Amino acid sequence: MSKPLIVIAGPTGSGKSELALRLAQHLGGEIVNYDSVQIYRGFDIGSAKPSPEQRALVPHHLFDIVDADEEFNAADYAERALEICERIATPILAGGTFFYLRALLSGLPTMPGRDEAVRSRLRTVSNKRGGPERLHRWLSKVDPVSGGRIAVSDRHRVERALEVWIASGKPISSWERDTSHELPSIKIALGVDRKTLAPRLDTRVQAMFRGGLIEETRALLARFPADARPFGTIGYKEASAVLRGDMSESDAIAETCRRTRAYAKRQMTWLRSERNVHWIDATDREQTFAAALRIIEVER
RNA sequence: GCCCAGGUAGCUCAGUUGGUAGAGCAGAGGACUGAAAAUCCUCGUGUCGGCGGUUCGAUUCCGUCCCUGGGCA
Repeated sequence: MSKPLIVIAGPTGSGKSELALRLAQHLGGEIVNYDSVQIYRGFDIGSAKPSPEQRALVPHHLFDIVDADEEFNAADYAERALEICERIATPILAGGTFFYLRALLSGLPTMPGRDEAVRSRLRTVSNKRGGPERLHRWLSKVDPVSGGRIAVSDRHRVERALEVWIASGKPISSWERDTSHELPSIKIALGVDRKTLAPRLDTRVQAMFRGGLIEETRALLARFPADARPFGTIGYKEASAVLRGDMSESDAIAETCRRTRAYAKRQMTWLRSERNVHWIDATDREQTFAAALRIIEVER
């Protein structure tokens, strides 16, 4: 790919979507989503998905591409995003799932993918008493490197590492991504002080609940199994609890605010270690736009 | 005014048969190889409401005062 991908990053609620839209309009670009929840059809309010009006302004890709009960992961994302980015003239990546972004830019190792049969067997062991310890001991034996890296309680990673071992007979730690040809990109990150971001996030969460998040969740639960993945995400998990009668609405709002702030924090941690990131201040939208434009003009 | 129940970390609370105390949440930092808005790791000294008393030693027992709930008047 010759042209650089324009990447808009930053914590949730920092104004990424708006900036990406303005840049797309100004540069004749197209938006490519890298948010793992906006991928899902119908999960609109809780994922702060761009509105139909906004989406009519410039082409938007990788929104509403799967249903809640379909399997979709970082590898699927990378494959589809790569195809789109190669095809269109000026891709502008907007989202917050930096793991997906990395999968696209750097690729994933060519190791075995997800295998539901293996996963369910591992899950059976994991759910037993002392199961997580047994799995971790097994992992440490076949793959000491991963055993040392992955915590016993980190069940997703323990299961994934064993899955790769079972499928290939090779430790997951022996597979390496080919870092020699990372896709060229201009990474722009919106910096916001967490003290000013937190109240803004709270306001947004309240607006989501007032705007019908619970009703949206009710409609989705009527169509898909309650254990489908996106029902575990921030806001939808709490809305589901309200619908089950397990949580009051005010507790749900408080819990969603809490988890949103924690999410923003995790995103910042990730971004700090990301290389070649141009940080711009996100307090004033005009200045932010101008700064982003300047960086793009200099870089490409 | 009287009677109960409380006053312990920023918040909610646990606890100490008397040897100056610990969880969850919040907060801070970090990790991230097909669940990633997921999953996980690290970080806890605070006049234990004030003042007296008993004691070698009181946050713990006693007295008293203050504050907050609830009840009775």
